Amino acid sequence: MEDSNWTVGRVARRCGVKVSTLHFYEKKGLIRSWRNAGNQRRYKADVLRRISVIKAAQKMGISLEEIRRALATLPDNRTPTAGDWAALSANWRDDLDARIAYLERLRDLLTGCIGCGCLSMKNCPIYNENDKLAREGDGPVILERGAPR
Amino acid sequence: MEDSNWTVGRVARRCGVKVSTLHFYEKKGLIRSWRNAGNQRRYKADVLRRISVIKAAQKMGISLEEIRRALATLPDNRTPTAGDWAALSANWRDDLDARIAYLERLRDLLTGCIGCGCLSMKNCPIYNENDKLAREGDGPVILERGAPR
DNA sequence: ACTTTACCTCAAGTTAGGTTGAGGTATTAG
DNA sequence: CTAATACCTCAACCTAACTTGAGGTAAAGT
Repeated sequence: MEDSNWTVGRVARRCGVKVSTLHFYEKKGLIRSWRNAGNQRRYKADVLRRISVIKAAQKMGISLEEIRRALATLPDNRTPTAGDWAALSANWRDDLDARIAYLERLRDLLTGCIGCGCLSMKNCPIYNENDKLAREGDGPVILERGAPR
Repeated sequence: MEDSNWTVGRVARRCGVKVSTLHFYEKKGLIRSWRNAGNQRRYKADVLRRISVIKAAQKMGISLEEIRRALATLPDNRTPTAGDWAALSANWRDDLDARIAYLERLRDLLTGCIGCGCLSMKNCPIYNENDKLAREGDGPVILERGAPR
């Protein structure tokens, strides 16, 4: 099984995605391929990792466009090293930490507020715009500050 | 300011959403109104809490359809009590806990895997379908089990 | 050789969650 | 009383992330 022997169908089966998804990702600039003599796509083995990373990032709530930008920082000329991937994942880890923290805050508010009856009152942190999570900024914003994109 | 004096514009300003959003939510069965003599919408004050709850639930990653189903369990005949809302939020709290746990797992995998170089190998928990997070089920599934919907 | 399976492109369709705009009526402020 | 807002309906549009289908070519199995 040579490095260059990955057809679109094989990649799709291996990664659990549809062929159309791979076409789509390619059109969006998330993965790359070259063509064989008969105009069919062929992939390097590292496409598998790219796809795993795309999928993992999506589960974190990161958009394809952001993923594309992140993947674009990987080196063009050589196969990415462990260090390259580590740099990528470090960024996302911060993002994920923030997202988790946000959901935890929301969980505490949910426990404390929605059930307690304060939600319709001026001083409720979920309901009201002037709470500590949304101190600055104008207009009625509910829990916006620090929210995942 | 009577209980019945909430126009669509007032509700929109108060909740920080657009009038069109309120129309949309109504069409989707998330909120209700009645009409005055001139066919304009009028709301009971508890619509404010419903909208806050909708917004909070959305931040948790719950779809409008799920939110609709949850809100449908509230009593029809009377204004929901604190207890009614508490029951609702208890369900979502579990959901949120699961979601947070999932993201934490993902974070740990991210730290341990994407950067380490194992992602393309058979025994990597993110990459491979046979890991402890996806033990049962068929086909190549990456981190699906316990994933947020 | 021939038949099945895999691939190709490109356009159009899908779902969620809204937003925008046109054309017309109601309410409110001065 | 009149002008400025606010509201109404309905259809069309929007983004993200894909999927489906039509019409045609390539590669692989027997």
